[in-house]
Amino acid sequence: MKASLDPVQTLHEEPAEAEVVSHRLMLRAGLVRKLAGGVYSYLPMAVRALRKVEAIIRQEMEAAGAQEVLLPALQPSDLWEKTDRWKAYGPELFRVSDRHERSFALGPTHEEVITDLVSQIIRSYRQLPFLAYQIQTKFRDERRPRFGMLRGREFIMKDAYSFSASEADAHRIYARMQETYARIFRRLGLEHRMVEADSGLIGGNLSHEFMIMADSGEDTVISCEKCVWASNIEKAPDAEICPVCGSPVTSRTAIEVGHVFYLAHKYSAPMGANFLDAAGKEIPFFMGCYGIGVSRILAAAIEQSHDGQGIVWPVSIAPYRNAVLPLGPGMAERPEVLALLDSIESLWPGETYFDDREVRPGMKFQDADLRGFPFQVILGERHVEKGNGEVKIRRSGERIVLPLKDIPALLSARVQAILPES
RNA sequence: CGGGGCGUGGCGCAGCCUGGUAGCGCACCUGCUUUGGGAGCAGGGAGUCGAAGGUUCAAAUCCUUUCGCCCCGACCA
Repeated sequence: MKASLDPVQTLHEEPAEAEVVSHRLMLRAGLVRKLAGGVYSYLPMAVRALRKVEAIIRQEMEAAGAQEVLLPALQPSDLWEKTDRWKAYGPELFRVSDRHERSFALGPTHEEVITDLVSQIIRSYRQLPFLAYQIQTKFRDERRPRFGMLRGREFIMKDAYSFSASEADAHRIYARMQETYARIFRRLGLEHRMVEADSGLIGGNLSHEFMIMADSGEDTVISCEKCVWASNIEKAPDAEICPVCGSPVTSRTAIEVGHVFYLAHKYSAPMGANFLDAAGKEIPFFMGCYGIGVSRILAAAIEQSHDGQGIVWPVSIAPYRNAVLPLGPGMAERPEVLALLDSIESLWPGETYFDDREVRPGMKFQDADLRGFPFQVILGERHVEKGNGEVKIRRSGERIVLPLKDIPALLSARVQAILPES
């Protein structure tokens, strides 16, 4: 991508409307713009980061045996009445009427829709288990949308639903989803923690949350200093020692980005979503559901990973892996610069933001830092004259001067060292 | 939903108290100079002052109503 073709500018001044750091940086870096309270447009850079998050989620969900579906956001109210959530969900549920005054919900979640759908398709235990997922925009009429992308009224979510013929199988899938989620967050390059959780309005009796550690998090995680036990403080309000091993516990704030629930018959029973088991008996599906806040991950990643200069993207979700910054007039057209650009392109197709603008070096540095590209290839007169270039590592600030021809190999080696297995 | 704050060019703000027809910085456009950490000079374009009603010779400014946005709290992916 050439910067000269990118109309989105960074903001030098702090937007007054933003308080939390992820919101400020997302606005300043030109990732999003607000349309209404809790409703944002995603600009091209943000979409690139979102697609990377989604790609990792899709790979891991498919690897776990899930199949992608796409369910309606517009959902007739009678479905919700079957599970009593038309009332129970309260004012958080966006409700709309069509021209015939038939009422609908804008889906905040899809248990009703998927249960209805699967009950039409699956009649026998022989068709089970079935694991479906989707990535889609969700709606919640938040009492108070806030913190920018961390709590919007419209957001992108990956939700998955499992249908099993037995509780044992449902628990196996639940465990598999826990592992899958751990892999996803590891690959995203984010420090995270799985914790015991309350199951809230979704229901069920077994539930874990996946938290991204961040100083600004709204949630508090209590975790054991010795063993792996951890819990949401809401679930363990008074824990001063670990209930598993008795060691002291510590608390840290975090942002919830994933939640898995075992639902059992909570939705299948009231909706009459049954199948025939091996004995020929009609019983409800054993269900589980598994959510990840995709758009929230972007904000949470920034909350966890930024500094005074701007965003510090993990390599796995950076909109572009690296920026090439030719400094000074004519540098962007020099043959050795273009040759280097080509060789980086062949290493990482489409992953370079080429700052060919005719602006002063300081602006290129500031913008590259603010936007958080993991690598900056800096090409200034005094180095290029000698056949050299400089690579700056955004996260550490490390700078390496080396021959231009060696730059792709250095980038490749650095990424190999950082990226979790894929 | 309770408490607080704010709506004035794209962004950040001043002007409002004490009415007289809108200004500054950034960004943008043109020209010249400049080029390793958000350049300088000169010229220029851009605002129904959130909306509606009222008071007045005159309203960004005073009064009423209303909409929106932000923050804190209670509740939540």
